[in-house]
Amino acid sequence: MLQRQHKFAEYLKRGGARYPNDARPNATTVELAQRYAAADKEALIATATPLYTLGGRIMALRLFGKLLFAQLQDGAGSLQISLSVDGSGPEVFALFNDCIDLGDWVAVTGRMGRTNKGELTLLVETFTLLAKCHHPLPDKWHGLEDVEARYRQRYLDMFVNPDVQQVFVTRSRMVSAIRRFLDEHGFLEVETPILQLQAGGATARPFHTHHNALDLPLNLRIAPELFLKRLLVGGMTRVYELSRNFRNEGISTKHNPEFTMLEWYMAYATREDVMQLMEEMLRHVVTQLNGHAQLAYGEHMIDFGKPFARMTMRESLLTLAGFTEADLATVDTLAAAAKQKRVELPDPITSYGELFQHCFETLVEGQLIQPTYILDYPIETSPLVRQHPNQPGWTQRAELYIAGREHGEFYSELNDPDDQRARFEAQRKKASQGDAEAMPFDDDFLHALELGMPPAGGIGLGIDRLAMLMTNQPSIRDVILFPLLRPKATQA
RNA sequence: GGGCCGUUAGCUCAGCGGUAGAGCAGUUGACUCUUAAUCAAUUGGUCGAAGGUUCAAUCCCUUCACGGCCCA
Repeated sequence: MLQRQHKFAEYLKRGGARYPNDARPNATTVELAQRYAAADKEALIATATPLYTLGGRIMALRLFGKLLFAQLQDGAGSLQISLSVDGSGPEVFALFNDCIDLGDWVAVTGRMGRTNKGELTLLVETFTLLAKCHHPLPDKWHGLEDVEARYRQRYLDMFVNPDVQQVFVTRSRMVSAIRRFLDEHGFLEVETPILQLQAGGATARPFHTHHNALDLPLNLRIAPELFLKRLLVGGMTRVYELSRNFRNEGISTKHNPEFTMLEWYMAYATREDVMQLMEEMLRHVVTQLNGHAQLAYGEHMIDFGKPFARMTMRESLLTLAGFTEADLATVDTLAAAAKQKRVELPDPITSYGELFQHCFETLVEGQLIQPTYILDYPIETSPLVRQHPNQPGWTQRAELYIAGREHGEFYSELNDPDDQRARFEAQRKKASQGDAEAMPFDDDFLHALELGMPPAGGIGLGIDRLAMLMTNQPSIRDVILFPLLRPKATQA
């Protein structure tokens, strides 16, 4: 670090500008590589190319006394550059050789050529140091492998581990493809409050905050659902929001306290309609990004081309978890059967529905590798979903499972204010029994429903988890640029 | 929250009771065709923190911090 400071001082001493901002690259490494891909060495000598200016970071240096090669990395890719006493002049060569370190940002100007080995190379005539890299870089071969350091210093991770950038490029393209798909299907993107008086729309603990001027306690939203539905009441028929939610819960390979979710609502649609549209959208997005509808994830090849499998939660417990009809009869038989399968039972068991879903989550979820819709959820865990027309206690909800993980929820939305009131009451009861995740009673939302919400279907889709699939990453932190970590006492 | 594992040079790692090692990076020298350049020499460490056991601790024990994986 000290040596790097000395080199910077030496550069300034020899007349170099300090952090200049007048460099104007007129090409990228990739453009030049493509433009001259076919040109051989003789042709490049016979007809001098125009002068090109590239900007980028020096990522490798190979010195041969009076000749040096370096690898210049810019946003597009990387290209070899070279300086020599003969070609660049002794002063320019010495300035580079004496003052430039690995990691420095430079602007280099020169003409294209090929080396004796045939490598396309920018033969540098002049250069400027744009920004000094004051810290030594990680191992040039292994890169930065310490997971903690990679998350804490993502900016470093990004330029020393080139695959990392690709992950976030893919994520960005995925999000953009989703937006285009929805825009083309008549949806309107909207923005609803993140600061909410009551954090509703999901069952999770919120983050608390406070507004000073109003002296008002507020929560960061855990879901946009209740506001998006208000827009249906207001007359918008197709809306979506693709944005951040916050849940004050544990951190794992599947959970980050802030995460991105897509929710959309369609008037005059059922669960079936939104499931169908989601299937179409995912097929479209995967094909856009991959060129085909198959996706390699870990050891699995996931096929978005075929119609997604569908089964009720009940069927899945019978066929995939090995329960019998008799096991599923009552809360007691189910508890006994689950215990026999060594399912760790919740304590206390509050309802049949919750135990049922718990069994599904522990025994079935991990088996659902290919895209699968699980249909019909217990009413106890689904306070915002329309009830099943002929099965009391069950709702017209579905969840999408891919690679053993839950990826999204699909509802025929509840728009009957009396039913909704009863569901809120049930949640209020759970809260009074100490359930910190119970959904708060939302009077204003009920008021909106009382004004009439058109029948609708809606979805929530986890964008981070989808990004994990698309980029073949095992942890949610690998698809979030700056995942939350506990601060370190001694941070570099 | 529980279990297991990790934390040693800027990076990647070895060492596991006798007082600290390698490769890369850095520094010095040689070198006009390398692309993990090569060759020679060389600098660099409160061995995550605190306490304990011991003649002696990076190593054994305890607690703590941060992280990873699995489970809840």
